[in-house]
Amino acid sequence: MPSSPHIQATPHTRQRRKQARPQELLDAALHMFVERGFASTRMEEVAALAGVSKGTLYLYYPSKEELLKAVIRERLSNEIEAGALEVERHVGTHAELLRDVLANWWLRVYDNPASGVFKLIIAEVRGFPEIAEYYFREVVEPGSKLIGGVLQRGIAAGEFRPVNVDATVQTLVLPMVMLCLLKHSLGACAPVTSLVEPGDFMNHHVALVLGGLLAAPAKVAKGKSKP
Amino acid sequence: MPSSPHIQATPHTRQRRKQARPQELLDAALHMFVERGFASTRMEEVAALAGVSKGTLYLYYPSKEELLKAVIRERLSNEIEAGALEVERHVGTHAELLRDVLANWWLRVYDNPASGVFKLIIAEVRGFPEIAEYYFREVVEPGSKLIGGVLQRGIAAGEFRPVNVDATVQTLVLPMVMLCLLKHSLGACAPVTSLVEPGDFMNHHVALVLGGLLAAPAKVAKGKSKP
Amino acid sequence: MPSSPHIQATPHTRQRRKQARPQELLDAALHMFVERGFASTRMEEVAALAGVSKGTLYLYYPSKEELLKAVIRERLSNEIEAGALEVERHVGTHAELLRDVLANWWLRVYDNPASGVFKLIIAEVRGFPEIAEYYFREVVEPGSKLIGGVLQRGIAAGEFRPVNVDATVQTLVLPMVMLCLLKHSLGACAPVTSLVEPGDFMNHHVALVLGGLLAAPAKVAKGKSKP
Amino acid sequence: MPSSPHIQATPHTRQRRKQARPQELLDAALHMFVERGFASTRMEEVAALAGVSKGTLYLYYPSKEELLKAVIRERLSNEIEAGALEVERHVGTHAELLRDVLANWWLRVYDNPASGVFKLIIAEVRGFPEIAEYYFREVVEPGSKLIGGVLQRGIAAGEFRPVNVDATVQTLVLPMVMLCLLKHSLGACAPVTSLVEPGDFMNHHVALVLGGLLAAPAKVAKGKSKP
DNA sequence: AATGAATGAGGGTTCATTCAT
DNA sequence: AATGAATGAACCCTCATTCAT
Repeated sequence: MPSSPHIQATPHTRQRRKQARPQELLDAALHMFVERGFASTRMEEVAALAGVSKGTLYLYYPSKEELLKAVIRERLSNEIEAGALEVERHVGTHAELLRDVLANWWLRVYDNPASGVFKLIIAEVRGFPEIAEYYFREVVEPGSKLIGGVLQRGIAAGEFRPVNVDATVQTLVLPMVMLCLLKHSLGACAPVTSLVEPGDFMNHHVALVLGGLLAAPAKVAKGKSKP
Repeated sequence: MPSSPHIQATPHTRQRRKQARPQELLDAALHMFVERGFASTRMEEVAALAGVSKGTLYLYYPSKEELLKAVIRERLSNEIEAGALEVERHVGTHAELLRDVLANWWLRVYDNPASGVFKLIIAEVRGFPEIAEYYFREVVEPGSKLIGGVLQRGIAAGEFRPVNVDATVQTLVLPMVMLCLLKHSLGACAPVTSLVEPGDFMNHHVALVLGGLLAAPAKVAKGKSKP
Repeated sequence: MPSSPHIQATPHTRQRRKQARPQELLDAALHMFVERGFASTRMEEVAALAGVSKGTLYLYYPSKEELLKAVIRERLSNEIEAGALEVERHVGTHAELLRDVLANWWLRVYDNPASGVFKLIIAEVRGFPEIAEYYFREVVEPGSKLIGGVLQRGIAAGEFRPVNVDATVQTLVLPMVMLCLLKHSLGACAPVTSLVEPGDFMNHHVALVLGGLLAAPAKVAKGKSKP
Repeated sequence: MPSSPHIQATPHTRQRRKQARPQELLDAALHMFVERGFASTRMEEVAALAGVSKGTLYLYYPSKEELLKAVIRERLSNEIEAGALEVERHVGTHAELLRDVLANWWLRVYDNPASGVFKLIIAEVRGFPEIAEYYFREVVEPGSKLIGGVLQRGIAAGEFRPVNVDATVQTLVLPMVMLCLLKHSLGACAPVTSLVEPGDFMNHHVALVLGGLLAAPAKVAKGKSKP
């Protein structure tokens, strides 16, 4: 940020570009890596998509590997930040909270280039164990704790049945991640007509699992009580 | 074929190898492609793992691409065959049938190189749309119909609630596929300690979803009076 | 271009090379292809002879085949251009014209890398039918028309006997082409001592054929009474 | 030749093949080498064309190079033998002798696989200087002497003008060799329509050169004597 | 800072040659 | 003698990376 008091909201083209470059390069790299895979993407393709020359790419990232790591880190750290804010500001039942947390994550991620990061990680992580470690520590564990915490408190409150928390987290979350993967693999090739529309699926999925999760009384509300 | 009772099960070295080669090569290729990715695997590595020279590989598969396709086709067609036999031979409630079908699939696939095929498909399919089409037509659709059929009949029998069948199939199946992916990506890097053990997860997962799936009466036994 | 009188004929190193490269590469390729044959020449050898690395070659020509085609096209189109200018600017008898056209062609071609193109074409054309077609359309036919035209006009003027024009063209031209071939094959191996020196041969060859070509009167001077 | 008195004109199949093999292999090799070039021909193609397996080829010729040399030597030695018989048995004028020698050579060679050997030599000889030396010593020199001798004697007899013998040999012979080359290169690709038919050409070619060669009186016979 | 020409190590593929059967 | 499976050296081509401009 320039020290001058005149906040230069949109600096002149050259300046603006220079500032925006890193992000544009990361965006281009994410797009190409997800579409063609890391090894099959040429640095020149990334550069071309970002509208710069091959050499320029190397001014910002010293190697292809570092570019990959930067791409993943940048997207994930954004996610982490956004996810952390979610839980506190909610009121209502734990079921509502769960629904909201998952739905918001979905809204934020699925129709967003960020969804591609999952494919990147699944596909490339074995070549970069440091990314595995980072991803696990910064995303999987905090995320599990977030969802798991809601479940735990719901159980304690008698709202949920006393399920295995970790397993339930996976039942809830893995299909969502899987849909992100499908979007960027099969979904990009075949007209995956027979699959449910992702938005619809989410609603049904959470409702279905909540059906198995809620303590019995919840069902009574639906007027299905017998005799 | 010799009519003598001494079945010459193992013809002499050269012959025996010739027969066994294709499978050995496919196994080696699957292993390497899953571990390192298609593009990053060198043909020489595949050959070395199979214990032959680079040239020999080309006696059996005319290119790296054809090797990939052969790997995927062979594993999938095996799966398809095995899967098709599953449903008929079961008796019991639809819930039991569902549990059995999923559990058997799991036993057959998870602790087996076949589980790697999912990673291959997710990671590489965009470069080979024909594989996408094949996978969709021969695996996704038949598989969905198999599980979906059980659900449908369970609903018709009043055993299951009238859920969205396709969405429920995904809630049931996607986490299983996702665990296969994780096994061959994150799971192969970090000691994924905080994740539930896959066998345990399966039991809990199916039970949980069945909980949301079964018509109310089943739950009545657990019925608690509402405060 | 600078208006200063100091014409910067040779821009600085990088630039200058960039401009000169294609020709240098074509020269090197012609040399190697003629010396070792197309299939036996390694791209690296061409590059080395041109003083660049293997990769650089591919910046200018996308494949070995395209390099071959470019080599042939470049040399031939130069020849064609030069040949077209030949006929108009001559005066004198048709015999003199014929002698001059052939002698000039010979001077231009024989002691020149261009002579190697004939060997390239004879040796490689079956693998590249498009080159055959190009060579025929752009070189053989126009060349035949050029020489044939002179003959035709000489015949019409009563200077030449009424010979078969096409056949005579071949009697005149084929030995010249053949000498080019020999220079780059046998001539490059054995000290072809017993062959006539090519310059001498040309003079004698044209004189000899003209001897058979000219209408009788020219010979009368030598006329000897029949016994 | 078997010492047994029963001349076994056509030994039984197996035997016959075994005896005929070397020639069949050489024929196949010549065909392929001429059509595709030495370097681009695969040993397996030669074997296939001869109807044997790759391994068998190596039972007869220890390497590809030796096969090439055998191909060339065999064809050339046949030619040499045939050519040597030509001159003695002729009577008539030297012009007639010349015409006959060239015409017979032409009949024996042009419509015969042997014509391909010239292409082989032009194309490949630089890689095999020994072949050059052999070809020069056994073919070029004897052949030149043969034709040159006829010319010399014709000159001595006053039938021919006192031309440069070596140069005239080339004017006579090179177009013939060149037509053999064209047959196997351009002629095999493009429909070489504008070229004279080779048989016609030969007649005209020899007549034309003889026209320049014969001492004047010969022309008188054609009734062109000027008053 | 930006460019893109140049490099050269690397990998897919071919094929002459070998050798067990 | 004949086969054809196996080998591995060789070669075309690609592309991450460097560096002069």
